[in-house]
Amino acid sequence: MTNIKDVAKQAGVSASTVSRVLSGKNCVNRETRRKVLEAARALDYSPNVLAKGLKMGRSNTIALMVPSIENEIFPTIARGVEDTARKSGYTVILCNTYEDVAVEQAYINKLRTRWIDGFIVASMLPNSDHIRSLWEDGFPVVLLSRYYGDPVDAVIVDNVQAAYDAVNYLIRGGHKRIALALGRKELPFYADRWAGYRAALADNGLPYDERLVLHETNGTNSFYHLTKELVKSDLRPDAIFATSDPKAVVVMRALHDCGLRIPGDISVIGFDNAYISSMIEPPLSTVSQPLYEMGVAAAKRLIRRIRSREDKTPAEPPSVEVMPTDLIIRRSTR
Amino acid sequence: MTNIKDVAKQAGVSASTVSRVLSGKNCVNRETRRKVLEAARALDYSPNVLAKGLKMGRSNTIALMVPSIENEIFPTIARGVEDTARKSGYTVILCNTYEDVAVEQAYINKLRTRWIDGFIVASMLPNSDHIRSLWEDGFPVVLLSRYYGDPVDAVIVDNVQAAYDAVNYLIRGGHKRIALALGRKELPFYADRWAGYRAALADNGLPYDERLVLHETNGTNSFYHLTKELVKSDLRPDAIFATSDPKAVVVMRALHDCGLRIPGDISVIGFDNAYISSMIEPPLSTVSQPLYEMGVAAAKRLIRRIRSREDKTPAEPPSVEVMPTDLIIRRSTR
DNA sequence: GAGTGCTATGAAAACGTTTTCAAAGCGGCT
DNA sequence: AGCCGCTTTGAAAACGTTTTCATAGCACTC
Repeated sequence: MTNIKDVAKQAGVSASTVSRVLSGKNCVNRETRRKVLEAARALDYSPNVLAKGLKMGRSNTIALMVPSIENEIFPTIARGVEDTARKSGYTVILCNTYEDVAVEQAYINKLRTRWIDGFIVASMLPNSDHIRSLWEDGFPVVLLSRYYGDPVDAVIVDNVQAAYDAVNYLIRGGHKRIALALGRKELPFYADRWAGYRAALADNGLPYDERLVLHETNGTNSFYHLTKELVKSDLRPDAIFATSDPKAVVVMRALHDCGLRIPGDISVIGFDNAYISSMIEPPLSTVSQPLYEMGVAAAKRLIRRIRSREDKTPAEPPSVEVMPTDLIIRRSTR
Repeated sequence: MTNIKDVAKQAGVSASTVSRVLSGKNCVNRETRRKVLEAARALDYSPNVLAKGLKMGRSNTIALMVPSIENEIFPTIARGVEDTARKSGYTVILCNTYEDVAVEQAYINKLRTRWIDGFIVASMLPNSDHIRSLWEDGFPVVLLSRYYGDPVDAVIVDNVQAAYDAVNYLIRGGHKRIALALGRKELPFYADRWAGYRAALADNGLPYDERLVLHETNGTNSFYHLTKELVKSDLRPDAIFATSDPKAVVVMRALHDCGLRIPGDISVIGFDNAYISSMIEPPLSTVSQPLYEMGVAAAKRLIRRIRSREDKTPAEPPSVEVMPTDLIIRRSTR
């Protein structure tokens, strides 16, 4: 590996001068600059980032913490983050936490020492105090999708409104008895979608019936039996709002196995606009989150924070960015 | 940030001793060790990885290069890689290359200078000489899924055999005219699946008819029209083998829209056992690759290479690890 | 009692940068 | 001639580790 001294020797100057040229300082003679650049090219020199990072106190690296990259929404988010980071000269470290505090803790410790420049956290839980300590200790942090009102930057969607819109659409379409396939309630976005569901019912003068709310027990597949039971009861709904697309797919399978037609006998609407949702039969109506753009926004925000911290410019107060959702109507609703 | 000298002062010893204790050297007095550990704990010390990496000439970081993390198989692979790396003290950098040489090149250059310890490359193309130069230059590299016979470690499945098994199963089930929904031929695994398809036909005395081979034009959706056309021609097949599950889903949609019953009128079999495949109606028969395990195997192999390079132990010759596939029969085949 | 070997420790060099400080060179001014 | 200010450059310190080398202490052996 050639280092800065080799380049200096080749160009007949000192290491300081090479450093100055390569980091774009202007107080260097044109001719010298030319020689240095030529020498650097000739030796195929590229600076050692570890040494640079050590000296500068930063690594140009950010960490993306997700529950699991296999979950439907995170690959797209990760692409947004990574594309944006790359364009700004940052590298992304991927952390699957499985929502396990020990794993998160290990990453945080490890990453602290790495001089990781900042975190995008999409795996926050209400009681994740080890994550809270990150921004309390002054690390740049942006929360993604899961937000609990803390004084920290965040990128989210208005889940209440989005769910409201979906349910409202069903009601306007003439549906009277709308069931809800509800994910883990401790996750804020599911809680919000639940609230939006209730609000839409209330605003349209429909009763809220707890028996129409299917609570996830263990995993997405639990909705298979829950749906079957509900449909066979005397409470058969004319529509089901699923709080995520995979849930909607399971619901549709259950309905299909009960011999019900979608949307003839019952409408189904999902949430997330996962890739799968346009592929199944019938194509699923759903609420679309701008996942890629959310990743982009989070990365931009984080990088801005990191830079402003380095520049010692006065920090702006943290703020929350609410991204727009779209209601995408396909053929699973009438 | 507290550093090793602070700990040394606190413990009343020299920095060397602290370093020795913390990196587990044995030639240090019990009592001294105790004092050092106590001081380290008291000061909440953790070593600066950049400094360590600079000194040691390694970063404990590996890079995972994928075409796009959004592609069906990569999230699972990424989990396998990341879990394994974490357990061995390595951190994973995620690189979406979009199969764009410029992006790959940028990453390689960047990562070279980072003293990235090694690469897992799942985005290799036949002409990726910039990637070839990685192992030619002595970087530890493991290829994943795409392999062209180069002298380098690789983790793959036997795509010829797997496709053979799938097609053979269809033939044994009485299918006589089997179509193929074939992905980009320049990718080795698609070429191999094609070869396996031909071999199975040949071994069973069935003719190979080029008109039954649907070639992807632009994207997965191109199979929608290709399938429709084929089905309406006088060549209507009694089964379709799709070289990936998303292709199978598109094929099924086309068949459904033509009013054909699956598997009554026509059988469909896929490849990959993507999450989606068990959810759709009817659940898709498919070939399962052990994606998670492939990620694990690639990471283990890479880490072994890295370690043996550091130990200066004589390098083993590169080898190829072939993982087993399973034929998973669901309800899309009769 | 001197030599030997072993353990435990510290000082200092090294890893490859960036940046501070000092100084050299030079033109222009009094 | 002396001084000032500007541009350009190099020497050296610093970032936080690990590791080499040297040495001190101590128990044995002859």
